[in-house]
Amino acid sequence: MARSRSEAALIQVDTDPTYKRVAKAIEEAIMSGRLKTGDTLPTETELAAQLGVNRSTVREGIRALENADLIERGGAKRLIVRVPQASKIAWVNTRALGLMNVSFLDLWELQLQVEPFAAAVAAERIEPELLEALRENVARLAEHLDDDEKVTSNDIEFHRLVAQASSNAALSLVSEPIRVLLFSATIDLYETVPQARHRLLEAHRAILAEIEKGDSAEARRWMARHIEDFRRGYEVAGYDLRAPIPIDPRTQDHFG
Amino acid sequence: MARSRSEAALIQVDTDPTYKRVAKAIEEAIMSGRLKTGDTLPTETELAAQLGVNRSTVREGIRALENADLIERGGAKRLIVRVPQASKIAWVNTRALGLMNVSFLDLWELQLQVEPFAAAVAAERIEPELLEALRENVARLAEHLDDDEKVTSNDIEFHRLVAQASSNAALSLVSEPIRVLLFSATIDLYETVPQARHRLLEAHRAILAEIEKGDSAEARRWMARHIEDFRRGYEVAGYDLRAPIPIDPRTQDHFG
DNA sequence: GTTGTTGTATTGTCGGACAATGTAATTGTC
DNA sequence: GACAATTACATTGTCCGACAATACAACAAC
Repeated sequence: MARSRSEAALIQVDTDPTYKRVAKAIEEAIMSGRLKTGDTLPTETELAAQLGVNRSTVREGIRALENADLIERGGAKRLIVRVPQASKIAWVNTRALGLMNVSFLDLWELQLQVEPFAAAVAAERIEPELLEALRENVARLAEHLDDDEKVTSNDIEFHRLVAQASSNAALSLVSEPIRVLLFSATIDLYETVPQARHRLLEAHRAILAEIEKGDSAEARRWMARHIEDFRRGYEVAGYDLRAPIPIDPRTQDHFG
Repeated sequence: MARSRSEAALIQVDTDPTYKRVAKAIEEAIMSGRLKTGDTLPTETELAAQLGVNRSTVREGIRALENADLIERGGAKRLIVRVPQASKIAWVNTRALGLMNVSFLDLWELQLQVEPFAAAVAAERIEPELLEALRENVARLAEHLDDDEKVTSNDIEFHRLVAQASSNAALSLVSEPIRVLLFSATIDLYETVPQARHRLLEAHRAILAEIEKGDSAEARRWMARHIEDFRRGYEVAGYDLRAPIPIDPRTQDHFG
């Protein structure tokens, strides 16, 4: 080990292909703050000239950053630097988790840590607009309680709003993929366990009430109960808790 | 709203540029399972022919997926499908969180939920190899207690190993960016608060001991204490808890 | 069984081209 | 002078063709 390192350590050759180095160069400029959010990058031709490479190569480099949502084609067509959209990043995570074959149990036990915490913090910090959005969400859920698809997307939105209400961007980012994967694995749960709809509505109502009151401890408790109940529903429906969560094609619809 | 939708709904034209559609096509094939992990994709020329586009366009599409770590240039040069490496995905998150200007407090309070849980589960599920790795890690920390850089990277590794020991890929993925951002924001903490090193070592030893014993509750308690202590150190060092975490250029070194 | 050699396939990079489209400048009109 | 229509220009998205570098495979030599 020590031997092989000292041999290889003659020089640390940068063997990356050019397009990757282009991407890194731009990324570095953004991360270091030389390029700030909203700044426009030079045109592809200029970039090519500056970096001394061909335009095609620049383009390939750009694609990578575009995918990470670090840059965007603005209203014009110039490239502008942007702060990554949470939903876009969350999708990267969702996809990765899906391919990693995580089980329901893995996600669920993690959710049991995160969501009650989100509810507790939300009860302390929620802003009026988000509270209003939560109220609307619960009202809508009550209306469409027989439309499975809508129940699921409503459910996701409820929890997303709670996370947002915590005013903690990291919490939002981290909880989103878990949520989406878990919930979209249960789209057809309501056919098997119809009464689950009502328990869902009840729980959301209770959580909302506690958040409105600003009772952090009770909000947390209700949310924990809600998540635990969710697992019971999953079991009752006859799913295998330890099987890898299947990645439903519709999953991506829950973003953006 | 209703009006504009019905007008636009004549046809749902896919307005995405071709390279994006190429990326989506491949991604879809992977997600749907038509392409499995380890499968090799056709060559660029073949792909271009199959999809009816130019090779340059295919390349641009590939770059996006490459960045998301869904595909890789294999030992040869053929493209092979792979399950995304946690570290690669974690870096995407770290970068995003860094640009979102999350504060120490945001990250810390989240960590306080996740890490103790990880320790608790680790105490129940840890495998011999990981236990051994943990022991080594603590031993190394004791050796290099005066090398700030090493202390930090050792610290990160310790917590990473605990997360891995939980055998929950989702937990690893979620905790990694938080960890890296937090800890790398404290590289020069040890100069200001030298005694922190010893408390760190003490804590790691205690956590390791409880994990070895398989005492889940105690492991959790010690970890929680450790994280809380971490915050105190940060405060004592005079950092602003609510300021956005600065993205240290060296941060990326803590991956891979 | 290692070490070269040769041949082939594929990628990485390049240069140039052009249509589509958005931006800016110019003109025309009141 | 302000505002609308038109024109000219710049930039992107896509395509084509070309070539050196390199990884792989098969085979030869030691």
